[in-house]
Amino acid sequence: MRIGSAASAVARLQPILADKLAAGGLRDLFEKVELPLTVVLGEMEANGFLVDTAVLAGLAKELEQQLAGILDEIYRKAGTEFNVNSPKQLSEVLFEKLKLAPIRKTKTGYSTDEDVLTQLALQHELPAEILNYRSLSKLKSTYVDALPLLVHAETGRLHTSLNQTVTATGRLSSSEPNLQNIPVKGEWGGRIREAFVADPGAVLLSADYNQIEPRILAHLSQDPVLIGAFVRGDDIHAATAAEIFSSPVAQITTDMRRVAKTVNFGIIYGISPYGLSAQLGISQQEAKKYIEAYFTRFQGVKTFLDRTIAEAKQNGYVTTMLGRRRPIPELRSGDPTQQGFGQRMAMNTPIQGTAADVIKLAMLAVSRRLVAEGATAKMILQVHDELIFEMAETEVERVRKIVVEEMERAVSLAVPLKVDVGVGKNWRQAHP
DNA sequence: GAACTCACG
DNA sequence: ACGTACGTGAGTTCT
Repeated sequence: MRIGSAASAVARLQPILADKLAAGGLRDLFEKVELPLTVVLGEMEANGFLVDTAVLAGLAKELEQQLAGILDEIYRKAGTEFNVNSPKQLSEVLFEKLKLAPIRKTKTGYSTDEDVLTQLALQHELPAEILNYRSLSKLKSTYVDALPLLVHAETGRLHTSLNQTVTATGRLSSSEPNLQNIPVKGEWGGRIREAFVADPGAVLLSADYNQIEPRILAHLSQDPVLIGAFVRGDDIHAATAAEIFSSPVAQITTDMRRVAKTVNFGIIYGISPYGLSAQLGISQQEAKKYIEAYFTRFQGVKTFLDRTIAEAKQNGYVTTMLGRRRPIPELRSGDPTQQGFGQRMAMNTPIQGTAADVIKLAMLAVSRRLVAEGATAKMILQVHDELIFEMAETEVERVRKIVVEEMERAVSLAVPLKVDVGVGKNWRQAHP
């Protein structure tokens, strides 16, 4: 791509108007967003993410020791030695040797996943040790041991592939290595993120959209109650709890907020009494009551989701704000299970896909502003609702302003878009 | 290569 | 009676 002429400099400063794009449909989506974004993605891949392999090497030693100790304890509690990484062998120990009651079946046997082991932990000491072993083993094999092997010999950095033609919703995916699933939870997650660093003299800046999917739901549905909550700047889960439980926000407990947060996630995933009941560990009858209470208060959301499913059935596809389409043939299936799949896809895709549209527009806008203003900051990663940049410490404040401004005004919705920013020498510190 | 599990948003 | 929360990528085991 040739750059630098006066004409192209002006062209790069033309904002992309989302409403115009939406009217233009698929061709504009491709020509105005996806094609130019390939250039930005190529730059990000080339920029790469610096990883301090000495930090990872230290973690590997610590984890090795921890795992050895846990393994001893597992063998003691099981009364036998076996391959803990083998669900088949673990299943024999739990359900045959120890006679614990199976919770759920898989295609080939009894499930031993996290949910199952958490329930079994109420009856025996072994499952909790297995869970502990599994979580640390996952971090060691997938991240601490694997990532250093992918550091590029010449740049000394990790260069992921940012794929734009993989997902069904319009999100990016990241592979070889996947840098969109780097651990964040818990002590060890934080310590792994400390290995993702800025160059000496530089810092990382992370900017993420606050509650982008519920905000997009508010916009797409035009629900006045949901819009009101975001316009006032309310805590959305507490506000949802207040509606569901018909109670003042001041009287919302931690537990009520937790339920409301799960309901909000459920709505975005394509709600069903079964799914919500499994997630909250309650009966389907109780889950159904929460869903009914939600839709009584947020009638605009109910109408929107019903209309989205009906249109999807009629058209054979759903669309995002910028006109991206996802075919949903499952909706015309005779199989009720397949129809259920189709309904949840129909509810989720416009929300998840519009969020993907928004951050893509933001990436183009930020990229253009950084060039236009002569900033040397580099965009190095996108994690669905988060953008990560690396820059000289001297230009942090200027870049922070540009990034927040361009992300928040990437599109104009019925509710404000809010961006949180963090800065630091490593990804843990920079995470807002 | 399928199955299972689990890391992220 | 039964069952799946949405979207991904990768490591390990086993066929």
